Amino acid sequence: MKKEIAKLLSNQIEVLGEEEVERLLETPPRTDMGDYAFPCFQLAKLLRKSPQQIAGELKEKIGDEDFLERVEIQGGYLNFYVDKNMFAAQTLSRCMDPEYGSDTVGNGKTICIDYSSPNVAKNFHVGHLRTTIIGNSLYKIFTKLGYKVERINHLGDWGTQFGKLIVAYKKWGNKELIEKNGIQELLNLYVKFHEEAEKDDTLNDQARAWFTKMEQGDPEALSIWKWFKEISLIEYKRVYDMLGIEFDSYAGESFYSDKIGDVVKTLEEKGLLVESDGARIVPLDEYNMPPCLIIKKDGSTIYAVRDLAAAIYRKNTYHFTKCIYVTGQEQKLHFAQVFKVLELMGNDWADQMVHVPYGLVSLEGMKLSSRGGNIIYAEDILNEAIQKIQDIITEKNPELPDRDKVAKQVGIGAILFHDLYNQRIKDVSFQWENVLNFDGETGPYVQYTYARAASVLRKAGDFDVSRETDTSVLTDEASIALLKELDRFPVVIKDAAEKYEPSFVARYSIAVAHAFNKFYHECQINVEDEKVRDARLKLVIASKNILKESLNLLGIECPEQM
RNA sequence: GUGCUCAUAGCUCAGUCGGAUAGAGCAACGGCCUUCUAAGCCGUGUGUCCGGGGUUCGAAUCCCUGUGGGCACGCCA
Repeated sequence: MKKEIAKLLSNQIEVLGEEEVERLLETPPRTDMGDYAFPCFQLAKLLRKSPQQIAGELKEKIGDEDFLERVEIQGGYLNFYVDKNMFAAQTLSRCMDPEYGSDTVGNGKTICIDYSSPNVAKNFHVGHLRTTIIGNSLYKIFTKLGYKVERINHLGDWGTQFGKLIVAYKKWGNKELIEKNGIQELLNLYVKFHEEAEKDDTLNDQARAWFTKMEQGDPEALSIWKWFKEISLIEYKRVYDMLGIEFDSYAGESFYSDKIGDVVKTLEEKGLLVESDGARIVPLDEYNMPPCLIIKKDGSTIYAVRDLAAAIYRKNTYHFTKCIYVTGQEQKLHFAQVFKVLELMGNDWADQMVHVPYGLVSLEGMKLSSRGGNIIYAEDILNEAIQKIQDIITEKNPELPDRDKVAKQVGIGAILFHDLYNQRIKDVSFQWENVLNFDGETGPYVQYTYARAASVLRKAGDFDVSRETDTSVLTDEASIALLKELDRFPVVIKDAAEKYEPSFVARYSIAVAHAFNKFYHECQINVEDEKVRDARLKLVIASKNILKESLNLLGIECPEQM
């Protein structure tokens, strides 16, 4: 309807095109001011007339339209009141389509998303949760828009850290303990290494030497490395299973170790590599950035060159139109450097690389640190949330069938939602009482609303969706407000994709849930009058569809009862 | 020091490529379950939108500048 109004207006305004008019059209702050508003201030300047005068003239020229109830002039605005009946019918029928919100913009295009990507041999903590959850949601959002998405878990399974672990294992390690305690024991070794290295710096040299051996294919080094990696993956997969998250590729850093030679060769051929303090770098001062380190002075590689190799490999393998990296904002400079080097290497697709950063997770003001023990593990929060939901079920709905499954869906949903609710870039200070508060604008609130809708439909019994609906009974304020929310869905998805912001979808799901709850409270649904009942039931179905779809885009499941 | 980023109610945050009286949730207090799930709905109060300039008919929003927090700045990833 916005489009139609824009068309109507632009036919009468010579100086503005239809698209420009549509962009100017806004939603008034209050419903009594109409459904759409056109501000005439800019035109006033162009046409040298007062805004009120322009609004008046436009109103005259437009005349009557059957999709418009009326048009009013308020201040310098021309306010449009759409025909509610027609709007309700239109919106309702769109929401019945399971493809509502989908798009074809992504058809035939591939997007790579690099997310989660934990560092092997370190526990999966709240920090990793963010990249994992945001990346997963972006995957769902872009898939909805028609893109083929490659989900890539770029495991941090290569680098000097393994040299450190090997040194530590050989000096103080215990095979049985590692097999018994998994990552926790590897972490102990890692911590021990750093304690000892404080006193004895030669340990760091030994670590680098072991990593160099790994890069040269030393069998002993590689077999320990492989073992550590397997132990780590067991824990990661357990977390991914809980979250319902999958990947198309686990090609981590080690996967590119044999593809680095070509990168270095190209850099040499292009004359980009410069020797500096024994290391080899690509200077970037021309672009106002510190140099990008490629090869360390001991000849071993560093993560930047592995990222270069990975990007090139992905381009050749997946032919992406976009390659997204979801990582903490502290890596901003790193990716800016890598993307710049890709460009300098002559890759005309370098502008398809996108870094999607998120804010730092801290713990009560302290930086997270596996070494310092200042850490909360992902599994612990998830289990804690599930337990809390179990308690709430016991209190509010002890008869609930499938309670274990529901507790899991709701507990995990709460954590996911909490992580996706605010803009990515905001730093988060992890606080148990906030994370475990399920009142108000939370995942459980949206899920509860969904379950309510499901319950209404169960009570209503058989209902024929295809039956003709008299939408004139949906013109009360609560129903219209709900329909307006449902109407926004496709725009919300596009905005979220454009800005790489799952929070837009999370906020939207709250808005729909709130509008639904108000409607539910004010309008009895299962009533005697069949006309009213039919129309309201349809609105319930539409709302339920959109709630489910919204949460699905966040990676959250919807129980039918809770 | 340089660069990036953030600053809105007591707390956590929204605020649509500048638009009408700046909004939610939490916390506090009060009202609503013999009618479809009260994990809900409704009501009450709070603001130098960090300070200072500028652009504009109009600025929380854009530009400049100052302050405060976070992060990054070569041999970790």
